[in-house]
Amino acid sequence: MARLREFDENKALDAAILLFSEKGYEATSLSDLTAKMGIQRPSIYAAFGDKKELFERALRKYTQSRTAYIRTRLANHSSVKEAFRAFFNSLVASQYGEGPNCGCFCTNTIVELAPHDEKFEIITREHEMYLAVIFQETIERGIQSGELKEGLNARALAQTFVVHMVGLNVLMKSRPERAFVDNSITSILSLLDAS
Amino acid sequence: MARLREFDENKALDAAILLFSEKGYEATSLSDLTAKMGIQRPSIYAAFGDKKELFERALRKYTQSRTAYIRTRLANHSSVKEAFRAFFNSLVASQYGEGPNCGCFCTNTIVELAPHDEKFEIITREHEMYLAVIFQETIERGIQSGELKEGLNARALAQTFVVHMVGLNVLMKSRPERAFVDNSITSILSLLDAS
DNA sequence: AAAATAATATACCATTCAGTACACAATTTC
DNA sequence: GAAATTGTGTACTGAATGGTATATTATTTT
Repeated sequence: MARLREFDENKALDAAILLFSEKGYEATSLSDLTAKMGIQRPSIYAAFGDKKELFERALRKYTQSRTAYIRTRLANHSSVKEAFRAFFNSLVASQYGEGPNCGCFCTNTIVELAPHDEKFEIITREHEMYLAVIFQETIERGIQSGELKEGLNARALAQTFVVHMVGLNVLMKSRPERAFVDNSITSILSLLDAS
Repeated sequence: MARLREFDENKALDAAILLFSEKGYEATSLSDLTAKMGIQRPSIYAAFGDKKELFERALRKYTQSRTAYIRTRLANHSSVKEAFRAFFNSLVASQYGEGPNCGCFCTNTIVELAPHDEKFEIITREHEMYLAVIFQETIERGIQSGELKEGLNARALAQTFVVHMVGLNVLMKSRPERAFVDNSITSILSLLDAS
């Protein structure tokens, strides 16, 4: 063997995730990437392949960590309704705080690339489907614990929550009044109280 | 005066709407535009200004016609619940049909431009807020007619519907199973039956 | 220490981009 | 009908793009 890689592949990918999340695929140039990732152009190509492959690597890393984060976040509350309330509220809080509102990398990718590239259609769909499963398991936990009524359709409700989450991710980029999104969250959570 | 304009400004804008809806702002080149709009480059600049101004013109035309369409679509049903059901179903049907799934031009613009350009943040937000008003008025019509219960929070419910609509517009681009979106629509409509 | 190997840095490539200068064509006013 | 005016078509510009060839530096194996 020979000279060792000088940059941290993980940190470089994290920088790429930030850039792609903020500007999307097309609007992020390789010059942007080399600047923020702290490595030169040929090193990017050697380590990750071309721009699309780097994007794919970044997206896969994002969806994996995002899934893990959401899973633990929902598991941290004994009350299922409180878990979802806290989850949606944190979603809102992170967007209305300081800093750039990048939204969700996966959601952004659905809009920009999924319709034109089957690979990203699949990656993004599978991520959202997986989140639906996590939501469903959480709701079923609430039913089994007695917190939620037996008659609830956990699957349909979980899918509704996914649609709502995606809608929030997007709509918040236009910075509506906070009450707007808060109201929608209250409404959606009330579905957990139905028969 | 002198020579008359040879192209139809409205049709040219409609072609631009289709292109920008399908590929977004960045990925749509002026060559794409001249090809589909059927006019030469200098004519575009003379009639609409630069690329961003053309995009803005196209977006404003889209939101206006979209607002009018949704307003009449909801007014066409005596039952408010049926009106919303038909509206959401048509949203789904248009995405799962043939042809390219462009989604909603305004929704796409929220993702691509709203976070980086205040003008488009405002245009898109005002469009969604206006749709919320239309939804709210429709729900209030249902309350007054006796179809819906007095205790409904028409405003909060309308805002929830807007978030859901945006979520559907985006999520459908990843082509989830039809049952997924259908379930979410059933769930969301059930909110109209609550106290 | 020498040779081999792999990562980095500089500089470059062809292509494409948004935008424009300029010449030509068509219409109106005088 | 001539002059003036405006739209159209061609061709071009400088800048930026994604990607790469090449030379150099650093590390490991022999």
